[in-house]
Amino acid sequence: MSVALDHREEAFTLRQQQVLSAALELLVEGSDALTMTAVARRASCSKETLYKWFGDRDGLLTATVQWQAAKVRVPHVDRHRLDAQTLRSSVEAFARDLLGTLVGEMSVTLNRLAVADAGMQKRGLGRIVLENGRLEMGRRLKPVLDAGRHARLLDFADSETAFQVFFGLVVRDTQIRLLLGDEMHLGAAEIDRDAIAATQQFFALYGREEKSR
Amino acid sequence: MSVALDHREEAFTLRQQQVLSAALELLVEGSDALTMTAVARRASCSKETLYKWFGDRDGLLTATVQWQAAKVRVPHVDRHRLDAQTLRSSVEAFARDLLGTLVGEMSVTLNRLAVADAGMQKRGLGRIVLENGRLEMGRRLKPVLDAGRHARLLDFADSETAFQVFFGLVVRDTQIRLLLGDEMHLGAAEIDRDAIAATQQFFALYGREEKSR
DNA sequence: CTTGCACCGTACCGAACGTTACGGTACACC
DNA sequence: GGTGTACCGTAACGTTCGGTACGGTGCAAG
Repeated sequence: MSVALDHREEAFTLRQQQVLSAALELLVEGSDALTMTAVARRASCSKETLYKWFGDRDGLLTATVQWQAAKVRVPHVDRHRLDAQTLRSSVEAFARDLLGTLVGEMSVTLNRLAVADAGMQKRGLGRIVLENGRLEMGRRLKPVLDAGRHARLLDFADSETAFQVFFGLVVRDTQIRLLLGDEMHLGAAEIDRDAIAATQQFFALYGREEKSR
Repeated sequence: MSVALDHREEAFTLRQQQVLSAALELLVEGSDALTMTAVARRASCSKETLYKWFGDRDGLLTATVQWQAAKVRVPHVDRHRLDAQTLRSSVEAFARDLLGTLVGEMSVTLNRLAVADAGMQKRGLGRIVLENGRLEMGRRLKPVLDAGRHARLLDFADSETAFQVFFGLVVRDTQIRLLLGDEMHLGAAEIDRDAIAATQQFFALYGREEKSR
């Protein structure tokens, strides 16, 4: 039942990555635009090569999603110097990166594809995107939250629940609306504003010695 | 560019609704299981009839989604007797219904379908689901929030933003995880707990005279 | 009884697309 | 020069599926 999530290093040739990049382009243009013929033409390679490298269409799709999903820039936060100010700005930066990623064209495309795939018998892509997206985000921020709690700056019972609330405050209904095709044109300014507001609210709920900021 | 959203009354024969119900069954079993032949066989009708009634596959899909999406039970809340207690329980009930709907098999199926559709050139289904789901929810709760503000029980600048935060607190990452195929098995108990927690947090952020409850 | 209508069941058509096969080319290695 | 390898481009095959056509049935109206 466990999905293969290895392939840490660049297991792909430069040429192969060009193919994956072409596939990704097609995917962004419309998930139904990715036909083997179209990929071959776009990447200037033969279909025979495609099948030799990736097995079948599903293999190409999986490789593409895995390749792209793995390079999602999950923000790093260091737990040194954990005073109230650095904790807050760390969380705020995390919120900004999270929201900025989710509203990106690539995230929307990949999540659309994975959601659609989860609605079929095949499954697989959903797991990959979930693992490299939402779950990885949790794994990254939770240590920070725990450190914050240990430093008596935050107060919560379960870090998983705390992260879920944080996620909800940051993302709100933005992701689902984007996935459903709503045009929201979120600029850097709005993302910044929302990240700050979400952080503010998160600390209002879980902060220990709130001093209005 | 505006999508047809009329068809208020039951524009469908009983027999036609049986067909739509069959289509819905197929959809739940897997979005790729809905072929015209399968629908015809499941509903014990001829493909010719299908095309006469719904035009083409897209028409059948649209009719199915519209028919089902329109019957999403959006909770009603009355704005009479607006003391702190009734406001709170109204919001809480709304949260419970919202979460209960979103985790349902039908909501997941429809949203998966609409998200997948939004990733293609066609578009259309995303608009319908968005309009009957998230946006309708907002239209229903916002008057209550406004009434709460007018009664000086709530304090916020923009009811739209307030609803978005409420949505985020209630839904968190639940919907996207379900859409991506994560098995979460949320029971009535968990839904109840989360709805209460979300309401608690919403009032902590926007309530005017919070008294711990 | 006849006619017309709405519908069922099924066979059929054409297009799209995944997949395979084959001929041709560039290049490294001997 | 000869040979093998990796690749490109394209033709071809098989299946699936949307869409159409046609014969057959039950039934209500006249």
